[in-house]
Amino acid sequence: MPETSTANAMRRPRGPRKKDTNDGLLGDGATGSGPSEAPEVDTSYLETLLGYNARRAALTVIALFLRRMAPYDLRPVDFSVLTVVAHNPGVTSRQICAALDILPPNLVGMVKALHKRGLIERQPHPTDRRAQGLHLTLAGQRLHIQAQKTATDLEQEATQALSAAELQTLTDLLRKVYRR
Amino acid sequence: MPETSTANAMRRPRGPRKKDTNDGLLGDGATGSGPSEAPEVDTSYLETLLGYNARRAALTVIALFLRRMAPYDLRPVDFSVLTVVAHNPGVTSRQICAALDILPPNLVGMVKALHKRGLIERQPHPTDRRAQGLHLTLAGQRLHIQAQKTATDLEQEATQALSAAELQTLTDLLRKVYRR
DNA sequence: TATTGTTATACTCTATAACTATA
DNA sequence: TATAGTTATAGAGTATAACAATA
Repeated sequence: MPETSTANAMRRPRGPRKKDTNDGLLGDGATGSGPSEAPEVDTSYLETLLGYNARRAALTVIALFLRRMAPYDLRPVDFSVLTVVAHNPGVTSRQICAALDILPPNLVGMVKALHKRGLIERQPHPTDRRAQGLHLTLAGQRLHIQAQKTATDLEQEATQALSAAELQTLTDLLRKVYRR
Repeated sequence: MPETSTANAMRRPRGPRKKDTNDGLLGDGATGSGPSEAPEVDTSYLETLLGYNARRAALTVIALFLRRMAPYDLRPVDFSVLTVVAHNPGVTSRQICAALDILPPNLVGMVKALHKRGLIERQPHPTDRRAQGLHLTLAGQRLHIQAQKTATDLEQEATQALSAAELQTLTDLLRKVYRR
């Protein structure tokens, strides 16, 4: 999707609007410019780096995630929060922040949005009046079941080139990298 | 690193300043709050997802990258651009954008900054007067050699938990995920 | 004194529109 | 008409400071 544009009768001020998917580290080699094309840029060294490959693979999976989760209007972080609440009823914001490495100020809006959508509820914490226990509503539970199924299916779709054993090996090796 | 703060004699307006490293998808489980701590949040399902693990691993490697590359003042994207120019003398901005999946408007500032630092030069393109061929300066070549060596060493450091064979397997499997 | 949740806000990253010169 | 490079800028993501209520 090129950035070129055809002349427009009326000149609007300038500025963006939507969003899409892109990055600033990887290489896709196919931003699609036109019919004939064969620049042949050598990126072989970068392709030996684990960080480069891990990031490209992650973004590929995440791009598919975004497409498949679009019907539920869930970004990866939203799904992660929903999942943590689903599997840890009564969990506090502070715990979610620690588990998902989200800074508290940045979680506030997400929780607020999920609450506004009727997916999660806040209940008074049993022992700490500062905190609030988070729970899924029935609608939240229904959505989460669908979303988790989609995430699991998506897993297979994203790794069609891999056997089940290879996927298991890949997951294990990735964990070895980030596990302290 | 908690976000709490001790009362300050004089109330300043409010606002941020520096930067650090954080994210909004993964889980580190150690934002460090204090001495006693054992919230025990279950994230086991998320840890079965390839996207989650790939992203965590990528961020772990990138965090190390940022530390090791700090002396050279190179972000991953700067290193990638420098590497592509080093391995493809005379490459155009358009080609870099395609190879690294950077949008042209976002590359402009990077190239400008690298040029201002005396690391890259622009030369008139031999056949297309619209384009400019990018080349490393001598200083750019020197810096790139150091940076590439650092990146290669960093690879080993980031994968201490893996054997050489495992690292090779991991890289191969990651490529299988994003290679179309 | 320290922590939970919050508001305000700034810096970075990513994305779109539109322009100029050239093809 | 289409492309290379560019400017301007919007919007998302990520970071810090500081506060009130509570521990």
